Amino acid sequence: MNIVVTLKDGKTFEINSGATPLDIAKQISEALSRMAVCARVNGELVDLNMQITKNCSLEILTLRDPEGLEVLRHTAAHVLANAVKNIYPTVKLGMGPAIKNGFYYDFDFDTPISQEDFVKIEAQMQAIIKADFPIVRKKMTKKSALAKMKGFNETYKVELIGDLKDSNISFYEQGNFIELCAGPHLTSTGKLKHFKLTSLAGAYWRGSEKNKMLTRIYGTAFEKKNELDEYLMKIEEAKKRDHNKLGRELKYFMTEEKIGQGLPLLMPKGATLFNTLVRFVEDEEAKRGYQLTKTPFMAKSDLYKLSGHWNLYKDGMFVIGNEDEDDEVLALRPMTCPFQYMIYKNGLKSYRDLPVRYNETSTLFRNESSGEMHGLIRVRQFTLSEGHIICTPEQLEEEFKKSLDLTYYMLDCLGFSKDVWFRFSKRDPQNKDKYVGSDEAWEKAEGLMKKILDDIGLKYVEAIGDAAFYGPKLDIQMENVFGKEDTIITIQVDMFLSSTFDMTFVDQDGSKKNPYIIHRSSIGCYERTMALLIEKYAGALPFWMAPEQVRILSLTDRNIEYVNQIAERLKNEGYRTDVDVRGEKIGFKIREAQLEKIPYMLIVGDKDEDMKVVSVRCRKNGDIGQVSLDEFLSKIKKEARP
RNA sequence: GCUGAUGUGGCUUAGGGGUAAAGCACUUCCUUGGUAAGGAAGAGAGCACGGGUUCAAAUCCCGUCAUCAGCUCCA
Repeated sequence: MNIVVTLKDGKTFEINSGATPLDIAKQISEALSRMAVCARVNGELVDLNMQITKNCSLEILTLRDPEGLEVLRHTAAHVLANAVKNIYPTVKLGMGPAIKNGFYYDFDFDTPISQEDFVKIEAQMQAIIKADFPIVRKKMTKKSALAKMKGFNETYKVELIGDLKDSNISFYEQGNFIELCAGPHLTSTGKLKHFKLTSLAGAYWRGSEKNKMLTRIYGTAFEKKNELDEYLMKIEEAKKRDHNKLGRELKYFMTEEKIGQGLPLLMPKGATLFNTLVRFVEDEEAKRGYQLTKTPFMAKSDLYKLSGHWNLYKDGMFVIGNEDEDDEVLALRPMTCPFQYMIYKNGLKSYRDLPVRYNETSTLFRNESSGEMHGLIRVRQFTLSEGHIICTPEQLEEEFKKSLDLTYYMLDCLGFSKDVWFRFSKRDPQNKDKYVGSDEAWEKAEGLMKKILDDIGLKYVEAIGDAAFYGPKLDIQMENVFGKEDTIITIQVDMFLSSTFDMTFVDQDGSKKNPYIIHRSSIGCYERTMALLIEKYAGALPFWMAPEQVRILSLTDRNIEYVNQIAERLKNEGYRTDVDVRGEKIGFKIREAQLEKIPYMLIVGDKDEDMKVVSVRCRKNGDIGQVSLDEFLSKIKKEARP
């Protein structure tokens, strides 16, 4: 009894040197020892059977802890690799970590496998689980580790070990399978119980497209069977909200082979939603001191050469004309920045004129790679609520905060406030070719932005290498129904382009200075935002943005005139209204309106006409009774604008 | 761009070497019915496109295009 272990709650245990976290868990309670999956010793995750040799803090982690679940999934990845190796002995192993919602493992197969092979792989995994092999951590010198992996012809592992700085390398062994791994892991394969292989995909070795593409098998694992079932069910449910399916079914948009990839057509409902959002955004921005611009969809290549886009993104632009043949070369615009800069440069600016806030509902064109296009989320022609604020250095902080405030307001109106998170995107100092400007200037810009973010107490994650070439960004991120993350809104600080474009203002002392520029979006790209709205609301958009807000259904042909009168009144009041006076049964017409997710149905028959009322049906709560048209109007007025 | 999968009337799908089947939608007729599908009749595709194999291709092979998932990229 010479070692003191301190638990999270402050309790201490005295143990002999060499005791393991599992021993301690057993002392605490039998139940805990059964549930335990790994431990945290002095802040570091370790196996349950690691021997403790000095005083430390200790936390026993179970599958209820996020780290515990990760260990389970990481072990599942090893079991997967083990199973695949058993079935396909010549396969080469890549890497296999736990990820959000599951795990994956990358393999280099001699011959491609398909999802149909999952059945036998899962069966093999079950066999490994049933065998309940102990999982044992082993240490090796770098030299013997390399020799061992070379012996197995595991070329990817050899590469990984070669890059490791540590000379003492850890492996995990289970039965006939050994794997390079830092751990920790479950103590035996039998502890893994409920798992499922979910999908198959290609993935570049070490995430670089210059490398070979390996085969990635995705799977997931849970503590309990019902958790696994619930998760799989949730995925299926989420897919039903997929804007790419629902948006087409509900006739918001379509695509057409002859028109091309990444070029969706907004149908009347989609165009109506689009326009509703544009009007809302432009009105709100006008209130906040923005001036609207309308600039050309294309410009000579000279403009993009100056901005730096030509050099970095020429391949991603739609270019018209050929430089080699002395044509005038034009390109469709991939962004609005330099166009608005030219407007700024029209006329000498005083410090008294700043800040200048330009906004534009701006159609942009980017020649995305063929594999990137996705529904309305990633397209080749899109419309951005794009704006640039040109200000003095002193004004930057306040203008940044105002921009952020506007995006908060937009997120709130869309109902996205709780679905987003913030990403502070910085430069990758290892990859300076991708950026303009000096180190000092970057440090200044990033420092300034960090100060602003920290001042307002914004929670964010940092992303190295995700900055724009001209400055750091605050990206507002959101997931689609498949859990894929995308930037929905961005605010960027730019200290470089104003000098590139020779934009100046005359300061109080009479000298000419370069202003700072904030690049920002308020609601993001309209197409993408619409996609996320459709997914968020499963097509049942809030009243104010619903393309068709009210539909009036006639009960008999005798009521058609009354129906049209009501429709006329609603339209005059500014509501998007349609009528259904077909000779169908009312149940049938209601069903259709309900499936189209129209917020309100007004059902009108002889009784309503006699009493000069309408029977209101709400898509959510069903029949809500008879009211006068005035009453109905005052009710919907409250929902008419966010 | 890369890996894998998919492509059958407007939609959802069945079929699958011997010139296509169903439901919904659509059209017409009957029904004027009170809160999620009334009834009957009818029309509509040559199976994404191009090429090849074959006596014969929607079915097998190759290419292209498009769609989906993932990777990479995203000013």
